[in-house]
Amino acid sequence: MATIIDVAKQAGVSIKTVSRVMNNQANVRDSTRRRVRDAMASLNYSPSDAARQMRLGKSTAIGMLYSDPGSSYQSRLNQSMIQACSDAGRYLVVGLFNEDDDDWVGQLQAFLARTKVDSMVLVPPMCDSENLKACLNDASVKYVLLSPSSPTPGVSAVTMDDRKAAREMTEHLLDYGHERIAHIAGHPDHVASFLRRQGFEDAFTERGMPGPDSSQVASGNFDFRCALSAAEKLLTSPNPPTAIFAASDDMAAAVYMAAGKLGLSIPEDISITGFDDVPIAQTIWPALTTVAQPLDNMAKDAVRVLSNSLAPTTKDANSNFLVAPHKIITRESCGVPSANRRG
Amino acid sequence: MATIIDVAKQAGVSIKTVSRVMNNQANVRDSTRRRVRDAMASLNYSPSDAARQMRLGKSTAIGMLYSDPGSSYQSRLNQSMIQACSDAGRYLVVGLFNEDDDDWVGQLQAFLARTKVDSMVLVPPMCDSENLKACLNDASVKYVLLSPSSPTPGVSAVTMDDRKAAREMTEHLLDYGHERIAHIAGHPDHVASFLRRQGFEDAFTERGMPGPDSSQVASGNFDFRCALSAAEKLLTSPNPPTAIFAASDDMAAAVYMAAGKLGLSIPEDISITGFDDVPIAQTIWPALTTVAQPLDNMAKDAVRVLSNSLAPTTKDANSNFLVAPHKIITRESCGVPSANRRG
DNA sequence: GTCACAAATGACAAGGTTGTCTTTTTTTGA
DNA sequence: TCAAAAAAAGACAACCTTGTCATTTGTGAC
Repeated sequence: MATIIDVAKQAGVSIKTVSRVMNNQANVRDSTRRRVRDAMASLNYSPSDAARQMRLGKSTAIGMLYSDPGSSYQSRLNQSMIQACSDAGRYLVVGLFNEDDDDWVGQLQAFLARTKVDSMVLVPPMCDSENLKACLNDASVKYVLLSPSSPTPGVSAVTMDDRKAAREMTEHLLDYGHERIAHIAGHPDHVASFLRRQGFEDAFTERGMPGPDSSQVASGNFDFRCALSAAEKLLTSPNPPTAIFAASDDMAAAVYMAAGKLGLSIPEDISITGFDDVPIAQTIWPALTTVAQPLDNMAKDAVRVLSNSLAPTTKDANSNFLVAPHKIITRESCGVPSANRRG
Repeated sequence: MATIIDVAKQAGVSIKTVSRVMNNQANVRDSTRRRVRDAMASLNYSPSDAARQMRLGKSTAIGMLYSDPGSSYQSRLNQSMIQACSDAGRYLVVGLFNEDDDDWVGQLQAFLARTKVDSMVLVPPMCDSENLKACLNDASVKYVLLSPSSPTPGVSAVTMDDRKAAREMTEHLLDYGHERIAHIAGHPDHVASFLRRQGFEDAFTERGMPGPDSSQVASGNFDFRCALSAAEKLLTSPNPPTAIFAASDDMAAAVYMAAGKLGLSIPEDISITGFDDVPIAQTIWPALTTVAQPLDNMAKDAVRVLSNSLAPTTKDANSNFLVAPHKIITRESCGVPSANRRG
């Protein structure tokens, strides 16, 4: 393994100059800079994480705290983050976060002290805690927010356009000819629930159709059981919907169960769509049409921001939102509304 | 943060002696050892990972490579490992492993070089590769095998008793009065598939019953689609089973779908059990009776072994298998065989 | 051509740990 | 009791990087 000394020798400069080049510091002649860069490349040099960590008291790892580690969403995100870190030559240290423990700041501090990570990605619901953000500022740990409820001035955030995605998903159903479409919304505390519901309504407004009345929107709390009973109520109502758009795949799976219980077949009797594209979407049958969250891209952007390869735009508070493009995944859970149920 | 120098001062010894005590080296008087230990405790000292890493060229992190990161099993294992590491004051570095890339050793070496982990847990299928194990030996990286196919002399392994668990799961079905029980086996390359099938047959043998004929055992490859068609074939056969034991929860979910398609209700018409206890077991309805793999305990044992708190028993090659106790999780997917289907 | 000043570069220490080698202390055997 | 050997403890360097401060080189004005 080449060290900074080898590079210095090869370039004919002092180690300090090499260090300056590495860290993009000022006061280095362009010609010198080039010479050092060449030497680094030819020796295939990469700086020692340990030495840096010792000098600076920080590691170059990226930290991430989970709060709901069982969820498929977290699992997918985790995978995307590992991949993104790996691609960027960094690595990920994950920790468990206990939402029920009141001492959020204490938990974060313990994690920082133990891992010495120099940067973090903050996922929901931690990304909305002012205390946590203040704590990171104090510790001068760089951070990115992932899908936060609202922008924080001067802090970069990566996210997707929940509202637009929900609108597109609804339009997909509308395109099939569905008119009575119900929505099972997520947990009221999550901004995503609100945005997805808005997108759902946008689709009707845009086409000049009367919006769905409130009886067609049920709360599912992002919870299977809750969504199950909501779906049963919806499907057994006097004028049942011909399509149901659930705000998460897990809740969509619950709609499948409800439909199964009532002897309705998918997509002949009822069309169903979800949101997230977690593994269950492909496990259930027929496979679920859903919105794929661009977690790979979001993770890549997050790592880029933390590695300074992507400068946060600083024009205004909103502009350092990086919005990754989503995708509608069309599978087999949607069809035209059946005549016998529309009458 | 206290350093080794502070401890040395407080104990009235040289830093080297403190180092000796920390690393359990010889040539330290018991009285001195005690004095140093007290000083460490009173100063709440913990050694700097970075300094160690610099001196030794290794970090104290535990590494783990995923190959099938989407799977619920890996996700649960990951969670258990994070928790176990956290409890032991260590941390986990996870990486992606590409099974399809032929250069397994190269991938491992790259991971070791980048992360400098001093120990690893090897999960299936990597834990069965002699090349990988040789590579770790060469690099003198400590490692534990998690659920390997066969023991490796001198190497600790943590595992569960697949065969016994499968027997118990089958007995559970037998206890309900089922006589025609089918089994959907896993991928033939996995030893777990073989052991679970053996356990399935053990249950019959032990009760002096005729073993199930081969038409009652189908191969599901641990794959949803594959299990789906196997289940359909089984359930539409002339003398269909009254219960199906699938070798994984995902495959059990496929059985649910097959039953739904055929208008069979669970557990009235057909009893179903799974294996693994991954999230889907509780998501599907009715909730699945299954075997809970003791991943928390296995992870804890693995970390203990790697931290030397648990010496591998070295009496013989088989005895350094740590077998963690499993549990049968009884939910709502089993019932007595229905009369109308038995005649 | 000289001086003042700025820009570029370098020498050196520090950070916390462990290996090597040396010194001190204790034990053993006569 | 003393020498010799063994055990215990210590001094110091090395690991690789970056911050501080000193030195050299270059620039522009007189």
